[in-house]
Amino acid sequence: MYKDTNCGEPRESAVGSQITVAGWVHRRRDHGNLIFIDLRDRSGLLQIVFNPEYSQTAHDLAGSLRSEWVVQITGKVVRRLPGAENPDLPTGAVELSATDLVVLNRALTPPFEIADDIEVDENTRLKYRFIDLRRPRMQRALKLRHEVTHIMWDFLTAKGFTQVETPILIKSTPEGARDYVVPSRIHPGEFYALPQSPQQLKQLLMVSGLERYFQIARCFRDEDLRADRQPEHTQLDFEMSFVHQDDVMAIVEELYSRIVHETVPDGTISAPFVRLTYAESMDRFGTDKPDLRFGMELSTVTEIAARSDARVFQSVASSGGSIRGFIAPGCGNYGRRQTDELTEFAKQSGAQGLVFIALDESAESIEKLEDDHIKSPLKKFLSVEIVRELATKMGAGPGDLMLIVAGANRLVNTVLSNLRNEMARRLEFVDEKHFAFAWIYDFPLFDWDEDLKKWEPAHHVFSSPKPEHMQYLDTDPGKVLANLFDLVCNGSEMGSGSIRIHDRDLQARMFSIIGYTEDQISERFGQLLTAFSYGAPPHGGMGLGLDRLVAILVGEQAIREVIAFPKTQSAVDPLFEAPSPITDQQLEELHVRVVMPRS
RNA sequence: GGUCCCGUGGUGUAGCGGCCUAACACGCCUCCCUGUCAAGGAGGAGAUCGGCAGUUCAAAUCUGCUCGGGAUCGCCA
Repeated sequence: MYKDTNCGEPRESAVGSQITVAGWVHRRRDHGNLIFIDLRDRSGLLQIVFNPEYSQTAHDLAGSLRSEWVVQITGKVVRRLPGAENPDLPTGAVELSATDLVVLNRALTPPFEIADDIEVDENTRLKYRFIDLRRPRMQRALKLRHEVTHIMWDFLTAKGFTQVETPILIKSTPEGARDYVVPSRIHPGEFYALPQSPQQLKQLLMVSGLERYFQIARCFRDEDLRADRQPEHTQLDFEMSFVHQDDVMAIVEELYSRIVHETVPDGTISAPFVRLTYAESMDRFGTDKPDLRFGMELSTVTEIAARSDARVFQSVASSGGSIRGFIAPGCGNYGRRQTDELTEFAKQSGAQGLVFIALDESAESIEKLEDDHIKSPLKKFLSVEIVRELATKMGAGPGDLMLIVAGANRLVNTVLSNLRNEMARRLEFVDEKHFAFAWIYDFPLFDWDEDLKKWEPAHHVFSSPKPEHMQYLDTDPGKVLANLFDLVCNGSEMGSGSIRIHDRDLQARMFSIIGYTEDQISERFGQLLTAFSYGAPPHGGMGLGLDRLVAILVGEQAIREVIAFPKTQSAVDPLFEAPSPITDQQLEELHVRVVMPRS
C-alpha cells in the first residue's frame, strides 16, 4: 500500500505516531520557509507541514507542488500550535509534520476548482467528469447511492428475495417509449432492443416459481430528456408471488423508511405512508404525484364562477371545462410584478391566463367583505357576493390571494399543480428534510387517447383490473379501476407497481381491448401468454426509480447529479463523445446502411 | 416537434451601438514571506466576446440563421 492512514482519520489520539498518507494536493500555502499542504483523499483533508528544520529535501520539493498533484507523504502526527487549530476540519486539531515527500504523479491545472460551491458550466463539468467527481459533494452522492443499493440488497435478501440478472439484449416491443435498438450481425436486418424495464422477464420468473425476485436494473428509453429523465436509468425492480397490493406496499414502506433513516439520519418521514386514491389526489392536488409537505389544496369553483359576469368563466363552464384554484395565504398584497411572474409561469404550463383575486387584510371577515377589499383584474365582472362565495368555497380569508385557472380539466390540473409547487417554493413552505411519501392507488386501467381514438393502458398492459370492475371491461373501459399504485415523494413519482394479470385469457382480452390483433398479440406477447398457461401464480411488484430516490435524499433537483456519467439534454455523453459514427466496416458487418436526414 | 433562458481569458461574472487598446474576482506564472488553512504582499501572462451572415461610418453590444448547454410543454406503456 502507498498509505497506511487515510487523510481524514488522524485525531489527537494519533499524536506522536508516524504515518504515511497519499492523496491529491488540495491546496498549497507557501510561507517561504514554512509550507502547508491540504492533502485530500476520499476520507477528507489533512494539513501537512513542511518545515526545513525537519527535512530540508522534503521542504524543497514541496515548494514545487501544484494543485491536484498526487503525492505520498510520510511524517509524524503532531498537535497543532495552540490557537492554530482548525475547528472546521475533522482533522483540525492535528497536522502531519512531513519528513518524506514522493511525487507519484504531476497534474495539469484543473479546469475548475475542486470545491462544493462552484458554479461551472455543466458541459465543462461533464467533459471533465473525472475531476468533477473529486468534489466532496459528488463523492457523497455516489457513496449515498451505494449505501442505498446496499440496504436494498440486505433488506430484500433477508426477506427471501433472489436477485436475478435479466438480459440487456431483448426483443423490441413498439408500444410505450421508443426502444434503443442494437443491430444483429448474425441475423441481417434484425435487431435487439434494450429493455425499458424487465417487466415481462420478471413475470416469467414468477411463473418459474422464484416467488420473490429483485434486481437493480438498468432501463433504457429513447425519449426526450429532462432534469429527472435520462436515456438510461436505474430502478429497483422487484416482483412477488402470492401477494395482494397491501403486501407489496408494506415491503416497500419498510424498505424505504429504513433507507431514509439510515442515509439521512436527520430526515423525517411520514409513517405510515399517506394513501390517496388517484381520484382524490387529482381532486385535491391536480396531479397524481402531489407534494404533501404543504397544503394549498385545490378547490373547484366552476359553478360559482360561471354565475359571474366574466365571459372567460362562462364560456369555459358551458364548454364542459372546469374552473379551479387555490389560496396563496397572506399574498393578498402581491404587486403587479409578482402576479405577472405567476401569470408567466402559468402560461409556461399551458394556461391561457391566470385570474387573481386579492383580499385586503383590512377586511374583518369574509362575511364583512366590501368592494374596497377586493383587488382583481376581473373585478368589474365579479360582484362582492360572488367573491364572498368563491372565498368561502376556497377557504380564503382577509389578506389571502386566490389563484384561479379556467380551461379544459386536464390543463387546469396541470397548471394548478405546477403553480402550487411554485407558490410553495416562493413561500418557503418546503421542508427539505422531510420526506412525504404517499401511495396513490386505484388508478384507472385505461386512458382514452383522443388522437388515436382508442384506449391506452394507463400504466402498462399487465396490470389487473379490480375484480368488481371486470363487468365494465368491454362496455365502459374508462370506468375500470386497476390494482395499480404509485409511490410518490415530495412531488416526484418514485415508482409504480401493480398486481399483475396472471390469467392467460384475461391478459389476452386486455391486449385486444387496446386494439392489438391476434397476430400482434402472439408475435409480441406469445411467450408470456404461453407461460401463463402453465401455472402462473398471482403476482405483483414494482419498479422504483433509484436515481430519483437518491436525488431526493441528497436534495438535488437533477438526477444527473447522482449519476456518475450522465448524458446531456441532447442525450450526448460529452466525456466520451457518444454517440459517434462507426466505421464502414462495422456498418457492413451489421448489414446497416445510414440514411442521413435531409437538412 | 414547440416555447423560454444562457453562451465574453482556465472558472464565474461585468460591459448591451462609438468612451472596449474588453473590466472585476478566483485560478495560473514569477518573486518575497516560519503558522497558514478561501493565507498574505509585489509583479506578470492570458479572451477579438460560441460560429456564420447581415444592418451600420462604427457591433461583444442590433437582426437572421446556426451550434452548444439548461428549463419546460408535447412525449416518457
